[in-house]
Amino acid sequence: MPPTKKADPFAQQQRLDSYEHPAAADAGLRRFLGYRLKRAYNTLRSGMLVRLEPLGLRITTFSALLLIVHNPGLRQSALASALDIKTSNMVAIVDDLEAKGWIKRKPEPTDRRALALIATTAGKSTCKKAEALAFENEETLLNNLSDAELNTLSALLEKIESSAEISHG
Amino acid sequence: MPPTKKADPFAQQQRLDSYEHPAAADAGLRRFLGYRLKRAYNTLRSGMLVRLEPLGLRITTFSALLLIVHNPGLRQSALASALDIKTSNMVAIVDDLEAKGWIKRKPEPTDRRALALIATTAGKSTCKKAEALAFENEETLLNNLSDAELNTLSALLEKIESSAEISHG
DNA sequence: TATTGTTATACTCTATAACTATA
DNA sequence: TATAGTTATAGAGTATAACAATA
Repeated sequence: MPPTKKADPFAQQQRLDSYEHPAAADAGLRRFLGYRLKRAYNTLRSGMLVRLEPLGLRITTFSALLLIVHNPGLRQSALASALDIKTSNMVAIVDDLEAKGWIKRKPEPTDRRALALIATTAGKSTCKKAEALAFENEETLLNNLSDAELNTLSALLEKIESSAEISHG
Repeated sequence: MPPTKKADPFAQQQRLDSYEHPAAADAGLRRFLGYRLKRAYNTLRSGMLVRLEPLGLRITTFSALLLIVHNPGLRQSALASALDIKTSNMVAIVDDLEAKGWIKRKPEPTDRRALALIATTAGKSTCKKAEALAFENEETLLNNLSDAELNTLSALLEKIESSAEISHG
């Protein structure tokens, strides 16, 4: 559901020409792509935090909920692996989603150690809203990039990840 | 000082064809550029943490040290602003660098509230080593991207940042 | 009144070790 | 022995509020 272009309720009225660059003292760091990646991510992250907060979601809980909705029966350990989160840290995230009534832990009959994660109707509904907000966030904050640029960017980021997979599995 | 191509001491011997993708359960999240940005950043971040650790640096302390070395006399508040870190959180970072003998807080004669930050000889030396490690990190983890791709990526990331500046100053 | 640096505090994310119950 | 989930804990990063000294 790609959102249509519309006014950003979170954007503040500030013109480009009134913006004062903070001395650009970070020029020495801008040579590093890691620094640029972090800053670019932080702009999208900030927007997400503001938008998800009214739903009672954080970025990590949103990510987990979305994967559970899209992969019914996903095991807790598989979810942790997919998100690169330690299983010990996943417990609190799944606890939170379960406490809010958005998912259920269902014991696996075939392996009584494992838990299959299932989204409830309320969880699916919340996830749908959160996804719309996430699309809106990117639509807003990436509005000066063309579709071609976005595709290029996605592909290059994927390339970085796949390079790392080779280096350290 | 762009590092020359050489073997990565941190890379592990693992072939692409032996890599098992963790079920790709995160397909639903890969539609979001923010998710891809975070994962790409994390690969560079992990490499930096490993490389900087022997020097006694973290990513934030390295960033601060580098900016102080490159901008002698930088005020603590300007440093915080450049790195998008709250001044209250900058105190511990500057404390750490000062405790290790890498920088000095020098009171400003013109404004007795302010502190000018100056790198020591040891600080400059440590910074030089850390910069070399940072270059090596990117040289290694971005080795399957061409120079043209890296330039494109840098420019697109910059565009995201400048878009955000307009939205929320 | 506003700003610089500081302290205190709290919440999130991340990382490790050790435990349980199953396999 | 190994794995799935859990608990406990600690280190970082980040956010806000309040303060002293100075502008």
